[in-house]
Amino acid sequence: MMKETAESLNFIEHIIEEDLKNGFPKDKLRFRFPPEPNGYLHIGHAASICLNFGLGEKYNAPVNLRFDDTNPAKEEQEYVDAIKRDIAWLGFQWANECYSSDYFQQLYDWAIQLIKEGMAYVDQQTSEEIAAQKGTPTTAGTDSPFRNRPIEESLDLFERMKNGEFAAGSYLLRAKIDMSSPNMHMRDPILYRIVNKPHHRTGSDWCIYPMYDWAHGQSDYVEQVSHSLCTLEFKAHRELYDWYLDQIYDSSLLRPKQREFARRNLSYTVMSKRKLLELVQKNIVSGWDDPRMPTISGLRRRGYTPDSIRKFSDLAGISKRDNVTDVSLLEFCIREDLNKTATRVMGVLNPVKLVITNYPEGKSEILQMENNPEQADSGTHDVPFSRELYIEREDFKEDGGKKFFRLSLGNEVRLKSAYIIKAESVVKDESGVIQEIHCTYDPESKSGSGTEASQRKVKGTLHWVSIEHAIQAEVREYDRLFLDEAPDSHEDKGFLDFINPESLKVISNAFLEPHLANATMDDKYQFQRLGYFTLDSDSKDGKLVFNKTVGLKDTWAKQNTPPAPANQPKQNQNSSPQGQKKPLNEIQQISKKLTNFSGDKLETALSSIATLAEEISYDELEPLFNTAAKKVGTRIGVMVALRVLLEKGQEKTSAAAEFIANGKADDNEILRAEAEKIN
RNA sequence: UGGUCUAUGGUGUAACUGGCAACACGUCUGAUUUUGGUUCAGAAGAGUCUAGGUUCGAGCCCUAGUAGACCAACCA
Repeated sequence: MMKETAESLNFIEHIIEEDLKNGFPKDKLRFRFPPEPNGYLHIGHAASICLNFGLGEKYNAPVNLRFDDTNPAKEEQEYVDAIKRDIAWLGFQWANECYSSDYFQQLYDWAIQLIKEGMAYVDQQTSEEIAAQKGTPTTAGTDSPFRNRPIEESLDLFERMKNGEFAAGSYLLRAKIDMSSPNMHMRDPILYRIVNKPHHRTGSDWCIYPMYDWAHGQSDYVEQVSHSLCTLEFKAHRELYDWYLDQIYDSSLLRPKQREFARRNLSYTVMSKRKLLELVQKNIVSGWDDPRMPTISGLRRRGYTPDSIRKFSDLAGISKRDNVTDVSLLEFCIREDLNKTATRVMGVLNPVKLVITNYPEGKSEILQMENNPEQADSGTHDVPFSRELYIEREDFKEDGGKKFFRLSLGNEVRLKSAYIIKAESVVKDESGVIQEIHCTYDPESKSGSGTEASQRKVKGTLHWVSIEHAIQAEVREYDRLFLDEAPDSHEDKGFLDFINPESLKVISNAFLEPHLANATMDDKYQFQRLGYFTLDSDSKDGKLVFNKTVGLKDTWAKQNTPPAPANQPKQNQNSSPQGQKKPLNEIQQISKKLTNFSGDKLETALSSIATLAEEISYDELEPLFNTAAKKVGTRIGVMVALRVLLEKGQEKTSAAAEFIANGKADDNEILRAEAEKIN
């Protein structure tokens, strides 16, 4: 009953709700997703796809897929196909498949109209000359000498441009707007350029091609898109978008509105087609669909599901600020999905031989294993069991200690879905490496038998495979492609400097239970206790290759790894997207939290304030003496900084003396202590 | 030296017309568990960038700063 009360809206939805409230007819709502077919879609595009198509679903409005194909030099049919495949795979249906190139004739006609109205002219300068006249963001531009060319002349030249009479780069059509506009895009932007390249759809019909700005808004208008949503870097284009619409707008038709949202970034990867292309071209990855790539096709190959990506987009949300979403959110989404759906199987990646000495030689039996404990009706599959098995090398220690819930000498564990065993002895080679573990099993303890022995509590449960029955396969494990959280955010280093050399680990000889011989590309598996896996497209008959999608959450591994600096709360690191702070700001930032700290944390914070104080001046600090009484933390920080300055020889002003005296009389113990330290 | 935009726990987002700063991830406990998974119960973590102002009351409104992003392709 209590369903979706007070569901919070993102700012785009607020805008739409507002428009609806102001009388915009709901049935006129229409959206579009407008990729340029010059690369593969990535998880950032997924945000836009889910936004636009999600809005379509929410308001029952059509959503067009429109390829923004105005530059034949970069665009290819391969990309069109890949983009359609990815969107369909995500589970979205477009109302119409459109292309900006569908509107080339209409765009051309409108351009002629602009020339006739004196709003556009043909220029014939070099790109250098035009760039020089354009000015800079802080200085106005200057008019082209051809700006006031007679209309008839522009009309004639433009037609001859279209007819292919001129070389590429020799002539341009420009809008006549304002060369001194503070908005660079309004300084007589280019509408058309000559490009002598065949277009993937129009072939050689045209040798002039419209620029993005001239094509995009008009395409929205032709399609009667109500809300044209794009990323923030197009904000400055909006004025031009509106200016173009002003020139051609017929008030009986719907007028599209552009709105901008922030692109979504993911930690430990890059999210620009140019950079992803570079990874592909430099063979750092195997292709656009390399499972380490943040592309939709890479994620699909890795084993991500459409649901998980849609869920991620949903959870991450839409806003207008810079962001770096933690990849752990994406991993949460895929684990949540796969936990409910993946078939449980067993595979051993780093094997050591286990011999059950009291199990009859030559005997084997078929055991039943649950396909998915999260789904009561998911059934079981057969798993062969025998005297000689493989288990993971990490699952055995001669003397494991109290917190080791696995196999060790003299201790019992359960073999998943099989029997309880006890390790008796080990066989080592001359260098001390364990070759075999010998154990005994309790024949009464068979899983599911219901016997008392089978219900015995033991220290842990291990996965295993029967050596005789196991199939061999290659398994590929992936780690983050970059070692830095935001590899492309550094001024002094390029993103390629942060490549993780160990992002791919190939296990060429993993042993898997025979059930996996029938795996298909659509199957999703959980290799128990290891993670989620899916078949890779490199698999051939007789040689299966599995990709590790993501590991299970591993609290055991966490206990054994010293706390990584990246996981610690960051007090004063400058890795945030907002960048580096000034020393004084940083002191304020740290100080705020001072009253929440104690012990080592407090000491660390105080000493980093002292260090930062070396870099500030008394003049900067003095205004903070007036800090409100309740902001104790800030006053402590200021006190520490003041002490540092005084120790460096700063004269004690009357304002400082008063601040110190007040500190000594304060209720707060820490503040009093810091004040007392000053002589 | 211009214009535009942004600033809320470690991260990502909410907070409707100004009214107890909420949710998710992550982190930490505990319970359950034939996956050190899942599930369940709980905890810590925010002076809402700074300084002023308006107001009975400000994350929200006003002023002034600070920091970051975007803008000068015949790319999109």
